[in-house]
Parts: sequence; C-alpha cells; structure tokens
Amino acid sequence: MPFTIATWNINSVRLREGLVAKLLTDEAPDILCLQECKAPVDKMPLQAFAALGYTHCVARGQKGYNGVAILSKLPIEDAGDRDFATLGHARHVAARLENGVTIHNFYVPAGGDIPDREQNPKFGQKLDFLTDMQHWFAAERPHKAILVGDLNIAPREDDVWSHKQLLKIVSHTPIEVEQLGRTQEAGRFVDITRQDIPQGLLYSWWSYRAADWDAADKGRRLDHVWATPDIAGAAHSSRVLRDARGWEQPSDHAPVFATFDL
DNA sequence: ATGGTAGACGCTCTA
Repeated sequence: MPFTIATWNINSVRLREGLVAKLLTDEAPDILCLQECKAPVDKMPLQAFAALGYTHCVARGQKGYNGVAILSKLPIEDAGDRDFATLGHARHVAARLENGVTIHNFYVPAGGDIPDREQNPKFGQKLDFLTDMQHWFAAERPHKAILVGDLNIAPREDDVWSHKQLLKIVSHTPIEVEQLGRTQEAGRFVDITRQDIPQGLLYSWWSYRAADWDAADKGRRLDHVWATPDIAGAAHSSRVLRDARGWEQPSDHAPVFATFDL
C-alpha cells in the first residue's frame, strides 16, 4: 500500500497550528514529521490534527526549544527516542508502521555561527550529535527504515545558492558535509530526494532575514528524506512544497515529500 | 564586514 511522508520544520507548532492544518488538508500526506515544535507534548495542538484524521501521533517536546512530532493517518507505535550527544534536547523520535517500516524524525542542532568547536561549543555539539548518530546506526544496522528531518546541513553544491560563498558558513562547511556523509553511510541510507531529483538547484529553507526571499532565492536544502536500500527502490514523487514558504506568517522551512509503494 | 528577521520566555537565548 503506497503512503506519502512529509517532513517540515514548523518553527513553533502552536503559532503555526493553522499552517499545519492547511498542509494536512490540502496535501494530505499519510505521515507528517514536524521539527522545532517549541513546546512540551502536552502543549502541542494534537487534538486539532486528530480532528483532521491524524489520529496517531508520537512526539517528544520541551519548553521553548526543539520538539519533534510524527502525525499519522496510519496506525503507528512509539519506537522510542535517543538523546544523541547527551544534550537533553527533544531532537529525535521514532515510530513504527504496521508494515514494519521504522520512521526516524530528526532535528539536528543548527550549530551556531562560527564553524569551529573551540570558539563555538554549539558547533562541537552538532558534530558530536552526528558522530553519535553514526555509532548508533553502525550498531543498529537499520532495515526498512526511513529517516527524515531538519539535518541542518546542505551537502551538495546544488543544495545551496552559492557553494563558494557558503564554504565557511555553518550548514555547508566541508567538515559538516563529510560528517553527514558518514552518517548516511553508517545506516546505508539512500538520499531519496536526490534519487528522485538528481539534477539542479533544490532548496527547502530560506532565511527570514532576506528582504524578498523568493526574488533573492538564496536557499539551502537542509531538510532531508533518506531510506535504507531495501525500500529505497519503492520511493518516488519527491518534491519540495516551496509555496508553503510564501504562506501567511510562514516557517522559514518548506515541507519535503516522498511517496513509498510498499 | 555586517546586519538583517523570527519565536519563546521573561529582560536573552536560539535559529
């Protein structure tokens, strides 16, 4: 049975409850993974989403920052969470579908502004988070798994508006790109978005600080959909819903979609 | 080289 999954950094699920409802109504993915909910689970408006048919949910939250949720029209069971890099942050949660597919929803730390762990501990935490992911996936040997989320790294030259100008900008530095590659390899994950859209500039995030984000189009592909090789061949129809970046009072991220025929 | 915007929380941090 085919299902569509979407991932979206929502930047406050309470403030943007209406935008989530719009996405669920207009696009109707079977599963929506949210990051940066910025609320404890009991403050997330999950009843409103249940009323739209998303009656299944697993989530992890905290006051003010981080927070991840998996909303689903299909039955899911809670498959746990991990505190990567021991930050005590709600940045990961997993769910299992009845067909045995495990979904990992990640919010990787942004890493601050300076790409040097001596000058900027947050950058070190980002690298450590990825190293922990590598160790875990290397031990876990995931199968029938989908990993989505805001990984806060744009790995390819055509994942950013200017490769050259972003080489020293956190999210596109060589050390981060290398770390993300190692993380992908540790779980043998296939980049589903680029499997479907192999060529050309592709972004999922545009800064709030641009005067005209659409005209400037200085984006980055920070949001990803990966899958293990045993199900990667079932994936198709990947897309970024760029329109959502232009909605009223938007998130700075656009949702990324993929469909799996499983 | 700099500063620009946004959200939560509470007078500052994170992105």
